[in-house]
Amino acid sequence: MARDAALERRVLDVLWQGGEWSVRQVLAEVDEPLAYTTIATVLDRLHEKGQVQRVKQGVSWQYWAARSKDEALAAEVGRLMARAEAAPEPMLVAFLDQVERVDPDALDRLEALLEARRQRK
Amino acid sequence: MARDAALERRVLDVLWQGGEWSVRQVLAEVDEPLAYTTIATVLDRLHEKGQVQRVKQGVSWQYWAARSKDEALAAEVGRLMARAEAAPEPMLVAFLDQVERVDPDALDRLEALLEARRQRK
DNA sequence: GAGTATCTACGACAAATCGTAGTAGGAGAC
DNA sequence: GTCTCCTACTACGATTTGTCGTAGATACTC
Repeated sequence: MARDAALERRVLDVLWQGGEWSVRQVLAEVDEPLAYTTIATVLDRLHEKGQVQRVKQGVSWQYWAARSKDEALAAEVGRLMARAEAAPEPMLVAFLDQVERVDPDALDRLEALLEARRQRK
Repeated sequence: MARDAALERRVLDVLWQGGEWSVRQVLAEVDEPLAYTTIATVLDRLHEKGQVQRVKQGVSWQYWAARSKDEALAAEVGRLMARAEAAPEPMLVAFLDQVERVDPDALDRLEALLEARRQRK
């Protein structure tokens, strides 16, 4: 029952909604019958890992995501790419395959983004 | 010292070179002072997880990767995309960012691939 | 055919990660 | 002062991964 980091991701998803959150607020938002301390522990561990930041507000902490969801996503992609050892060709193909599979229209949007990026440069 | 699956990946990298491998061959290729049984165990576990296949050759097994490196890569990308919950827009941007960072020229190749794909359809 | 080498099957153990929560103690609210 | 809430600390069990050891079967060599 432990190895997919599901709860950590769920908590991060809450924080990614933006703003600062107390443990209790996160607990309410996660909407699962979990103990207060469970969420507190998860937030604490995410803080140790540098994935969330926090500041003391009176007696309690306020937490927020250290990186936006998009940044986290980009980091994941980067890690994948690093693992693929640069050689991006198969990576590119794999990516297009997956994009197409999930959402065929996304290919058009991707092309638009590419175009925009080219202009910008 | 356990959680990054580094050895499993190293073993997979060996298998991805293609062909069938005995435990001993993999051990030699990995080129680390590890026990024979260490590699045997890793291969066994990868087999249990369906990541490698094997066939008995006399007394010993021959192993090979169940999926090519490219396929595994595509699966990873797919998993990432699923986690990003479809919303492919930030995913697309993140991807382009990373591609550009790793290899600016790859953007051109990506565009070519996109074009080709459009033709094909 | 006995001795040696080689494999596999099984089991183990330690470290790390993660889900989950209890307890103790402090600080504020009334 | 008592009640409530929060943090800090600790803990435990499951799972994953790295790393081997042992035992038993098979094969190769004289």
